[in-house]
Amino acid sequence: MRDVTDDAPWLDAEEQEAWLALVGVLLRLGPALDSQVQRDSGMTHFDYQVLAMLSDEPGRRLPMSELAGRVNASLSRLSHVVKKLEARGWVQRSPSPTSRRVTECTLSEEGYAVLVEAAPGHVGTVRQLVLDGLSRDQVRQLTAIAATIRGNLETSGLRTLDG
Amino acid sequence: MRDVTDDAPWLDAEEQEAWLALVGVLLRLGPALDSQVQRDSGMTHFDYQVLAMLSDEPGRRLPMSELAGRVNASLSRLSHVVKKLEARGWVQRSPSPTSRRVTECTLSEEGYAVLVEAAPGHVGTVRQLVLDGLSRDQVRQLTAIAATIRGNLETSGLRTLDG
DNA sequence: CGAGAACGATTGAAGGTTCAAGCATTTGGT
DNA sequence: ACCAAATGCTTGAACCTTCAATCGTTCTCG
Repeated sequence: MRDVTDDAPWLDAEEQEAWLALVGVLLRLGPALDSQVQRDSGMTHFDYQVLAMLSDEPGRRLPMSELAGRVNASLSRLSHVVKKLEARGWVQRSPSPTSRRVTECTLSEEGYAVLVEAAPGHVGTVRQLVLDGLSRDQVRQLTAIAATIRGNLETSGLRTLDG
Repeated sequence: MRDVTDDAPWLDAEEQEAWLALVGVLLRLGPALDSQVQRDSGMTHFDYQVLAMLSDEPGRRLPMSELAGRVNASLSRLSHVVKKLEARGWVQRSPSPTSRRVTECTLSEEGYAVLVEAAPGHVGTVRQLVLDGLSRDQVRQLTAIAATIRGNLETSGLRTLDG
């Protein structure tokens, strides 16, 4: 697919290289993270994210929508996952006092304990897989680049994360 | 989870920011890409990658293992997907002449045609979601950063992509 | 006030991915 | 030559995600 005559603006060599490299990371990092958290703590990397986000919140609770935004997930995905986490007793759902259509999700003591147990291993993995070998400058570059892409995603109008 | 007393090396503010930003991209870019290719061409982004990799090969064929490596997938994942693509007539499996345990995967004419049709839209999306707004320097920085992470992944010993 | 639109959330089905097990073939050591 | 280990690939079950439909609640505005 390099030599196809086309009116669309094709990728030049450097762009292609960057894109392939990013896709590689995209496709490999997710599974690698999942694998570690799964093995050591019996949960998905996404499960971990949910617990971690809640733990950072005063009151350790958030409305589903708000939480979905913070963990970069569709409401549907979050709903399924929270149902599972609730079944394990790590999280609890309750109607919001302020609006009857809002459901709040609260991190339970058990959930917090599980998170505290999982955290060191996870952070270690993040360090080993992502941060190691990157200079301070590169860490900052990564932040800037990721922020730009995030911006692109939000501007795109491309339906992302549910309806 | 910021203030947990712990012996593990915690992430400082800049590292945390970079990591969260990367996770955000990880979790949002995949679905966004899938969404576009799915809508416009009825296939997964991963399906697209498989077809694209084959198309770049002389003879448009590769052994399953080789192909799995290039598209950053487990053999198992690839096997399932290739079965599906074969059912659609986009790809064909055949025993390798050189070794009886090797299966080669060949891009069919139909598959090539589908790919050619899908390519401009996909490239446009990649541009819009990833490359737009990044300077030349940033594109190169991204390549370097992604390469380092790839290296980390391979060094990690963390079981990734099947057994 | 009273539609109708928008919002927050949930659900079931369809489809994708991982995991563990398994089979056949090839390699390596003795 | 032989047996064990490693390789290449496939499969089915379990699990996760998406998609589309749905339900009740809140907003909007005529």
